Amino acid sequence: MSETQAPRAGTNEAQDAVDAVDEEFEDLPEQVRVRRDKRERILAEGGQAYPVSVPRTASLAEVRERHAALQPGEETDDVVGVTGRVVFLRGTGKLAFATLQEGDGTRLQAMVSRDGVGEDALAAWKADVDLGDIVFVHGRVVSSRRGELSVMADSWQLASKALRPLPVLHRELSEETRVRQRYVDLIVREAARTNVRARSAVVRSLRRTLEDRAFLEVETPMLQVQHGGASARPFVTRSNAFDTDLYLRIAPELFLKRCVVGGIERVFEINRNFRNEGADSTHSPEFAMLEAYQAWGDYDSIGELTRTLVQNAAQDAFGGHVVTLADGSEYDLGGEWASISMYPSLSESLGEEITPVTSREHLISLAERLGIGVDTVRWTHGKLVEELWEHRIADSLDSPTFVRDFPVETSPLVRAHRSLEGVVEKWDLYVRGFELATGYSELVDPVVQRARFTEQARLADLGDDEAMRIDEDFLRAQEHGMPPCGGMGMGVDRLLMALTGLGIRETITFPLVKPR
RNA sequence: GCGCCGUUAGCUCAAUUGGCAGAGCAGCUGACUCUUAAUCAGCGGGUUCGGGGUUCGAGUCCCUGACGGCGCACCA
Repeated sequence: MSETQAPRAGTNEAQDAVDAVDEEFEDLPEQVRVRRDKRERILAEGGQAYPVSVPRTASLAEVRERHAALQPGEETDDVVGVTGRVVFLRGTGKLAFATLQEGDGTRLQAMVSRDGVGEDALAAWKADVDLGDIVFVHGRVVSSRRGELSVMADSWQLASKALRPLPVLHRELSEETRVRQRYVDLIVREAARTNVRARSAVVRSLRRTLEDRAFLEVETPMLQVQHGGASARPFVTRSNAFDTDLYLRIAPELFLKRCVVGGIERVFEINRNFRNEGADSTHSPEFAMLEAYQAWGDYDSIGELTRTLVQNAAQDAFGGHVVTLADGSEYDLGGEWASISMYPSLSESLGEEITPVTSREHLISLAERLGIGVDTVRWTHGKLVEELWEHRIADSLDSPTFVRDFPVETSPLVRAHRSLEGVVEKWDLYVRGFELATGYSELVDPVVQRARFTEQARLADLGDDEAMRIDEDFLRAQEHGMPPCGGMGMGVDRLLMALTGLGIRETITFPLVKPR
């Protein structure tokens, strides 16, 4: 309504609401208006635009399977009731064709003719059905003269009226529209559907591999009083009941280890982590992670497990250890994987010996010479070594490679190496140049663990907002005795990326996007 | 966070030096009983991302904000 009408006496609020809706209605695009009008008319005529059910007897895939050998022009006595979304419409007067599509992308043609359904039902088909509608078609399975497998309708009805037009099927949606309206992407793009199926197959495979090895799946807290288990900035939220701040977890590690203390010797979790950091083609604020812990194991045995998990996932979801990436290239995940050590590989790359006792000052001068933006106050020896290593070597790693034996300062939850001084038993698994997984021989000495936490707390006080805090309850758990243990963590989204060559926003069905 | 590029019809995209805002598909009306992105004839459809400015005149130039993409930085 206009502003001049607004203050009139005796205004009926309900009518105002309807007027407001009408005004909004006026603003709708023409195609949406036309479809809403059709819905109104169908309902007004006593028809149903959204029936509670339709007598469906077969999927489109089942019809295709059953009549794969039907010859052009051949007819059958198989009477079926099928459903599907209308993705193409073709009319020729008294005979109309529609291509129906079901969830996995399987398509089947429906033929609606005057002879088959009668004058009125044909007229209603032409008047009511738009591209994008979901329809029910009942009739015999036939092959058209051109050999297209079809259902020749003897009756039809709307299963669900679409009020918005389908995007064009012949051009790709823009990437933003794909991500923001994944439901539309799933309708129009085959790759969107296969990505969802591939992810499901990969996650199923991970669970199977672990269950075959007697691992127990558990779910540990996502809302935590104290965040820990990784170096990352957390999301903060608020509990009204407890009147306290809570953190969304950045890793499940410290709780899974509590499970190991309690005697669950093989334990894993597949679930979401949340990190309040940047988003790009390899990072999402929420991402799925697998973590697994195996008592009586170490970083070698857990590395073997990780390789098996990845190779089984490739086998189960893509049929082999050589996968085809989005750009068409092939990537081989089979066999044994390369293994390098951090200090020796960095030494070789720099042409001088770098060891755990190389001075901080010298590492800083090396890093500055290489143009790395160094934080001379906060960066420890370990941080400098890792930065140098990533700068010199990470990008050059294409085939799957375990990078072993990290500096102690950056790995507060890992035990010291059994024979090498100053390093810890940790590996990172690099695949196609990005970090896919990490594995440790877990630190189980509660006194050393307390010392490591204390050092982290010192860094936090210096302003490192990714440093861990002292987790007294976790230390208390460890003080009850934790068996020797290997542990690993792997990004599930990144595993999909490794297996498909897709960006992270394509492996996550509904990635976080800024609201409009 | 910084830099560069972008945002135009339902969708995907054009628009020369600042000079009548367009195409394909989709939509509407009509024709057509074997079509395959059906075809044929006709017709509509726009806050050019928002706000401000320069100009006789702005999709186009300037300022500003929002959102997106890419690169850099940080992180898995």
